[in-house]
Amino acid sequence: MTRRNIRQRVHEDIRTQILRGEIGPDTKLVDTAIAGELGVSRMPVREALMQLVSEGYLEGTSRGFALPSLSHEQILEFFVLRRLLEPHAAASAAQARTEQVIAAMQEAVSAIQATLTTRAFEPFFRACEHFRDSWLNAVPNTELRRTIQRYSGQVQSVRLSTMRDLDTKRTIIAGQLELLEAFKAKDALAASNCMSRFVMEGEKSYRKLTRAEWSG
Amino acid sequence: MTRRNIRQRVHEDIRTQILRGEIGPDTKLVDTAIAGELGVSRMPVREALMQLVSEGYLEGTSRGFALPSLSHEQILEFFVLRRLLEPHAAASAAQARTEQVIAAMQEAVSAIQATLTTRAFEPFFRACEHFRDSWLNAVPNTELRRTIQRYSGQVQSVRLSTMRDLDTKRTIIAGQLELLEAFKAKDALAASNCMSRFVMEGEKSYRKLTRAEWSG
DNA sequence: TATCAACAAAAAGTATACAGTTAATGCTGA
DNA sequence: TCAGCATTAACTGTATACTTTTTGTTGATA
Repeated sequence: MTRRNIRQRVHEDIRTQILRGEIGPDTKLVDTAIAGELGVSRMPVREALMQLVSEGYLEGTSRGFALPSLSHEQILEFFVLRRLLEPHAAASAAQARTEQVIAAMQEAVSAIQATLTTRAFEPFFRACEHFRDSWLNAVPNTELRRTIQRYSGQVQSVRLSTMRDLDTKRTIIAGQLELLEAFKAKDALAASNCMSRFVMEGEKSYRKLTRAEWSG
Repeated sequence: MTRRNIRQRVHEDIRTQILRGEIGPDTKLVDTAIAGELGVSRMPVREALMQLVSEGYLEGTSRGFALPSLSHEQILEFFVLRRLLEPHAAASAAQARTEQVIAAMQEAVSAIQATLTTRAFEPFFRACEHFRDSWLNAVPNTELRRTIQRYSGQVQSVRLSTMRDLDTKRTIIAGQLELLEAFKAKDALAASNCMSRFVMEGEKSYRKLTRAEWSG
């Protein structure tokens, strides 16, 4: 298990933190500081951070590494990519899914519903990530999966901001249940359509949100 | 101009070499050796090489860095990605294209035709890359363009191997001229269709090639 | 002759030191 | 009080040395 080297462990570590939303938009990651905490030298940490930069998870500034600041345009661009890739990904995953995948998705949905009782949105968000991971892992095309995961990290914060109110949450869960049904039936077309609507809904929510922020 | 640091210069350097096909499949890139040649220390070279790995241009082995050896499955996976992304990319680029883009594409096609007189395929290949760059740069969605460029580096060698005989070359040029016409007319649909056929032709050539290799 | 183990060589990985840059801080003068 | 400049502190970038891992080779033994 500890056969991997320091760089790989640190890379995995920070990547997980980012994916969990534990790195705020103002957090500055500095190699020396992290190295100090872990009791290792700068170099492996620095290399891990730079790898995360080239993977799009971080942005290197002259004063530490931080989450990349996405412009409005970039976010819309990512939605285009999602529309192009995720329906096909969902379709192929639905066809190739195993029973374990169904179980994982089922469990994730239950977890999501359980979070509805609280007002906090972070647990809800985390559970949604888990649901997403569970079907994404069933995508047989590794390169496609990797590509999707690459930008997933970046739009993380956006998705978080569009999931706030209860109505939106209910809509999301309805969509997830629909996707789950498609996966159960191994219905590729249904999964594709479901995913298309899902992404378009996400974009609509985002556009509404930004309009609201402008006017008030 | 020399404001960029050593790492960035070395990265750009090696990347260009790879794109030009100057790195053979048996070439082993070792940081100490390259550093020695350039009169710098290992570290910036090592970092450049590792960045190229995470970008998919190279593969890190226990004995130097080398071109990644793509499995048959991986290559087919990349074709799926191309089918999903490039038609849309071409369509949007056709709509947004400027006169400079047309000029660049035109020039590239002329250059390609000029290489037909020789038997060598490397000039032809290079000119094709140039054509591809010229329309790809017109894709307005930066993230989409970046995503396409990311895997482009990897399938480089495959594309090279499918471009050998004269008939294939003529087919490719015909396709390029068609794409150029679509761009001139700002015809997004035509560009999309053209690109779909282009990618599917490429996949067909590749499949034919691998079948031929198996049988002898 | 084949196999395996010991050893040597090469390269990756890590640590540390130091140089170069850039942003924050504080200081001066209007 | 604030603009402008100098100083300083915080990081990044590069160099070098050392450690660990992996591979290739030699040689002894069956």
